[in-house]
Amino acid sequence: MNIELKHLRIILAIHESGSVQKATEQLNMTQSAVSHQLRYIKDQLGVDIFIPETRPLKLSAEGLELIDAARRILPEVEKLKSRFIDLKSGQTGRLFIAIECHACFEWLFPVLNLLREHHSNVDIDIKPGLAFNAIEALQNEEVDLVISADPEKLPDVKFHELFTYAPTFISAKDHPLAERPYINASDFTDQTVITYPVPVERLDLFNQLLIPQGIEPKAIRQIELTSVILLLVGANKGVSVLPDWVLQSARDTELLAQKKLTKSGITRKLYAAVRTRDSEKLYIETFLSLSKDVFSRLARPR
Amino acid sequence: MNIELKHLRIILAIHESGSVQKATEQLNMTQSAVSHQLRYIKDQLGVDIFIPETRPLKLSAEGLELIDAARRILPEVEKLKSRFIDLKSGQTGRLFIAIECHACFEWLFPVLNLLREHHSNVDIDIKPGLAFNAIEALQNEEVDLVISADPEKLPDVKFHELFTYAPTFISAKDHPLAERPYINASDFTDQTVITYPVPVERLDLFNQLLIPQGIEPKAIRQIELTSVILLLVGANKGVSVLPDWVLQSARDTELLAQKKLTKSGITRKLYAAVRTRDSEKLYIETFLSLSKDVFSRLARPR
DNA sequence: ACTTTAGTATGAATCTAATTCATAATTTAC
DNA sequence: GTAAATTATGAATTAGATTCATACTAAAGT
Repeated sequence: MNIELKHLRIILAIHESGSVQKATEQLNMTQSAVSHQLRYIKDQLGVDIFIPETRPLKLSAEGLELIDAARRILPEVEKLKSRFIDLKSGQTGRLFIAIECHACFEWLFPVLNLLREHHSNVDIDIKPGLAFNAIEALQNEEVDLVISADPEKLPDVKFHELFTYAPTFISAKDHPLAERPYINASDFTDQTVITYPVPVERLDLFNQLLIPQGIEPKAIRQIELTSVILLLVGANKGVSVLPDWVLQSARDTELLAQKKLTKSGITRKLYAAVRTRDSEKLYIETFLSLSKDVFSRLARPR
Repeated sequence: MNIELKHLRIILAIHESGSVQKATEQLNMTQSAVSHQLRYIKDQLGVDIFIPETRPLKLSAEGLELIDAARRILPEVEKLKSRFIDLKSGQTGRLFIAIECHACFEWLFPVLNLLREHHSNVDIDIKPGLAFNAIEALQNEEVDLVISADPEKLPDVKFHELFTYAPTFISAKDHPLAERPYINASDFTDQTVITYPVPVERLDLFNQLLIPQGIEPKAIRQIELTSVILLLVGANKGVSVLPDWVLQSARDTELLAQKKLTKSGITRKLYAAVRTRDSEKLYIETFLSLSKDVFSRLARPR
């Protein structure tokens, strides 16, 4: 037994319009085509859908059951269709975000809150725990956007530049290194470094400076919260390296000395990586512009 | 945008089996046919259902939406199918009954109660108010069975004989007519006749005897309940004519005299009229045999 | 890195199903 | 009973789906 949606649509159109004749317009079919289809439906179901020998056709008891079913099923399908129309236009969709940059929570939360206001139909979420192979997760559609500082040349992934920042050294004001004009890699050999609790190779300080020069600090202490890191550094429990915009937006930085890394300073860029074919989606574009807005407000020294 | 159930089935099969390859068996299609269909679906929806360049194919975020929809819609369709399989086999269906014979409630209720036990999936109901054009209502599928004493030769309606009965005269034992061996039409000219509240042409007494002979009784009094008719006749408030089986099954008939109508007696037959193409349905056949059972038990003098 | 294997895509040919056109058959209304 | 309206049917046509053969490509193995 084969029933297709087209059959339900035909039966429903006939019932609601009152006759095959009238239904033909609504269905964009000739009377003959409808008639042939009715015969097919009848054969498939094995029962008379219409009372024979009545004109215009009238539904039989069994036919009314079909109408019931059609009225349950067809709206579901229409819902599905309009869902896909929305999906295609970027009115709606899914935005699962992976972040490789721990400090980024600072500006990401405000961005997402604003984004939710603009696109209430988009399913927005941050997916933790897969920061390591984030780009792969992006390709697998496990996530839809990755915040990353390491752009790659990939055919199916596009890296949108968000903004530039400088990883900046901080210590207590009375710390010996606070006197220096800038900090070198070798200065860390006898320091305790306070970092976010992520693998060191994902930290700017290490992948940009210490690892290339083969230098290890005396100790590493991992702390989750930015404000706690600032507190501990202020209390001379160690030194740290944080993006400049974190320091500019944070309170309680009076006790801290800020120094650039290396004589020329290190600068990095943050990117939002999305799948190429998602690039034009409305909510992706909104995300990008909101991110730049929020960041520029955040980075403005108070 | 055209989506058909077959497309949902294909996507679901691929997702649940894990690859196009495996889905082909389940779908009874070649790999090539599935691939062509996937291309069609993608074109219709306008978005990638699968993550490109993965093998085996993996659903994209959009594809997962399709799965959700398929899991909502397809079971509904399966339900519809099995409903029609049941309808065809007579496992389930609708049995709306019109009765032209008022006294028939006496045996119809027990029959319907038994029928409900045998066929709990059949929608059983008595449709009042259309007893007049009952056969027409049967042809229009407003009802599915008519209890009638007037069979007609129709191509689409079949009259199944249920049983024979004799419309029988009753009066109080001390009524003058109680002495007679039988009752003639002319005997009614000076009598008050107690009947059910239906048009007289639908009563055996009138359509079989009085109307053909052009005789009218002195008065007609209409009473709904059989037991009340018996009571009033016993109290000499009038005479009546009821089917013999009503009298045989009723209590409190000691005060009544029963007489046949005319010297040779009048006998009539009750029929169950159903649409010819419903004749073989299981629950129709059950109805017929239950009716005969119940009637023979009811008509057995106690 | 190269080869093999498994999975998917594609084009042309074939087959199936749907549609049309013309016309017949019925029913309903007058 | 006749005319008008509606549905059914058959043959021809058209569109759509499927197959076969083969090319392509990602993933797995060496």
